[in-house]
Amino acid sequence: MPTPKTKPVKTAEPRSRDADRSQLAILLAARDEFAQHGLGGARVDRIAERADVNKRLIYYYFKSKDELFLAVLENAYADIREAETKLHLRDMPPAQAIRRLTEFTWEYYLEHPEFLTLLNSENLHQGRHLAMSSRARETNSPLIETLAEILERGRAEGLFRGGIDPVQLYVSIAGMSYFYLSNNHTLSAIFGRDLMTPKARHERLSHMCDVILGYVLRS
Amino acid sequence: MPTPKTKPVKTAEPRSRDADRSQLAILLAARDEFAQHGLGGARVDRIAERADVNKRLIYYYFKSKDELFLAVLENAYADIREAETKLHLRDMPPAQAIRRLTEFTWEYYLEHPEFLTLLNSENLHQGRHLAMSSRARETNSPLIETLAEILERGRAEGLFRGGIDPVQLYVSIAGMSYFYLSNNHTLSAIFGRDLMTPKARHERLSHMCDVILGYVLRS
DNA sequence: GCGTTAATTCACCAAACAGTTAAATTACTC
DNA sequence: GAGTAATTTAACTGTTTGGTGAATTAACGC
Repeated sequence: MPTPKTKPVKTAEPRSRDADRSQLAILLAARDEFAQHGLGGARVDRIAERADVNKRLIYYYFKSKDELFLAVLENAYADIREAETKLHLRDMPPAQAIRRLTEFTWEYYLEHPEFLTLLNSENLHQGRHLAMSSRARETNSPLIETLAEILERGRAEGLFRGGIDPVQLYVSIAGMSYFYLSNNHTLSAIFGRDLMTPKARHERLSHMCDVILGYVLRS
Repeated sequence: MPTPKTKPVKTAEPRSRDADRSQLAILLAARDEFAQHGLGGARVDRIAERADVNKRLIYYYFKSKDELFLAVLENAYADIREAETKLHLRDMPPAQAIRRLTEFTWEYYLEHPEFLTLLNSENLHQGRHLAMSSRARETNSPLIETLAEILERGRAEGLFRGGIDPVQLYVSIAGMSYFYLSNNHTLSAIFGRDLMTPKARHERLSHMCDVILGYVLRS
């Protein structure tokens, strides 16, 4: 005699309905999944599991895996933009502002490793998603304008050298942090030394400030 | 009446057998596939197609997708190591050697974009493959020793500042190139300017040399 | 030409995959 | 409290996936 099919006992009370909460749960779960496995390696089923939500809901709110990825990406950019504006670099003396920006970039990447891998994924796909996003493009980095103003201020005060392109400088500041942190595993393996010990991290930040300030300050 | 099954006409003559050629074809095809789609997005079927080889052969020579990826990675490292040694930095005056290393790194990444994405994939997977590879670890960058020697030479001549960690410097040189090129798509989208025009690339190299040399040279 | 070995092909999984169907349940409005 | 739209669910589909067992064929020494 076959075991009679028992109705699944509803132990948990029916989940309350909250569209916003569900969407946010999906977004955060997707962020972690994409960050951990990349766009190609991420699994929609796993995102549903992480968010504790039925898979169908993902397709209901975000139409496809790619659109979900875009939403995650837009979110990640919005987050860093918000953090950047809170720095109030405009209110600082020029040299201090540059140092603060360097420290901030380093610390932000350190605290948000998912941001790095998300960007890597998007670049692997040649910026396809960002290219389709109006939301991401219209916020085209206010930081660069702030940086330009700081550089001009420093130059006017006779502190900084002239002719510095703020985009070049920003890419250098970001790149030095990014490469160290994003490629930490391969670098550690090849140099045979752990780059993530507190001491190593401290030395890295110190080195980056030396390089950047050594460049902008008139000698 | 059903169309009678016709035996597929063997137009092509039987392929000649050459284990080395097949292995190399697989390796190159895998490199391109992994570089284009990442480890998670790469498809073994597609690698077989690219290499014009039966899929089973891939498993015959490389036991799994992961071992194939490792082989590709080891190959990529071997290639850049070989190119590095051909630079003969030891035979140059210190300042010229640093400039040459910067130029070389930039150009190598520019000409081998697959190297960047392969490293990104490996780091996304936390260096798992490299950690299993004895071959990759035992060649732990001879470049760092060369760089250390150059820095010491420059310091002894009174040209360079002292106390520069060659690993930090190398990571900075590599990072400034890497970030610009690897994240070219997202950066271009956000800054609303094409970073890959000949002019932009020239300006980037020039900026990087200014930053690096400005740092190492005693002021 | 013959036999052995190594290289290659063929045919096939079981699991996983993104995405869908159709219906049920709940919150909200009037 | 009926009607409606928003939210949630289980079950399913057609395809693709990494991987495999066993047969087949070319090359090479003899």
